[in-house]
Amino acid sequence: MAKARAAPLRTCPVAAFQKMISGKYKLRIVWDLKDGPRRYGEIRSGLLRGTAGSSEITPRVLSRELKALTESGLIDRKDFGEVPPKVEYRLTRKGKSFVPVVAAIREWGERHLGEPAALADAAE
Amino acid sequence: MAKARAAPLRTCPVAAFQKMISGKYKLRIVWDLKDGPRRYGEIRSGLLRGTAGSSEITPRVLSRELKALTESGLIDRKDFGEVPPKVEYRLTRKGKSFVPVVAAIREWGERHLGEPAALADAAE
DNA sequence: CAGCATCCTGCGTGATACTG
DNA sequence: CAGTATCACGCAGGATGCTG
Repeated sequence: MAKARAAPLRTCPVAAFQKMISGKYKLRIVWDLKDGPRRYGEIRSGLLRGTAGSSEITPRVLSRELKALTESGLIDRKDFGEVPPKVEYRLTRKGKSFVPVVAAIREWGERHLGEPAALADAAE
Repeated sequence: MAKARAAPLRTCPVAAFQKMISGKYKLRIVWDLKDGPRRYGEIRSGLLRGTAGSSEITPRVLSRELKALTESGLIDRKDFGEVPPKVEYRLTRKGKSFVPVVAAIREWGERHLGEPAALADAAE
């Protein structure tokens, strides 16, 4: 490996990761897509389940996230002809390779965040 | 699948995770602390290496992150008496259990983000 | 159905200055 | 040394309304 390179220039992987998944829905979108391609509306619906049934996610935001994920190379957009509009999103190879990471995150989260229990959670 | 618990109420683990590590430095602080306790100044210095030698992290921000991590139960603050002020931060059990997750993130990041290479990285 | 255009707001982040 | 206080700003993210 001879990583040797004492040049830690560039954003470190962690920072890059943070940037890549910045946004509330990106991780969940990726997770949702792990089961196969999904349409825009399906993703949107899927995002509503699991969280507090708070406000619906706005198209503007979802669109943004989707686009960002596409540009990050995690997902791929497939536009079927037209009328009526049908667009599917699916994980790219890169995206699929990322799934285990999300899985690790979820697993840890379920174990340590699912039951805040006796911890100081005065935040809310 | 016996998913059993049909109660996805509450923020899903992913969202909770996102919230917990929101902030540019939290993940890196945790990572930095994996090697043992560190003092405030050391953490600060450590944060400067690895990223572009951009601006120095402001005390306000670092303080905030540290406090948030403490309240999340990931790290622990140990204040040695006083004069001259000496404070050490160290990972809690919970924090240590989180390290592997960060490791997974870093590993993935190094593999897929370290060398954007031929991908569309027009962003910057 | 799958978006885009415009407006508005909160908060995360940085700069600067001060303290025990 | 290890913070806190105050000011300021950019941008993520929600609300609405429109379109191909």
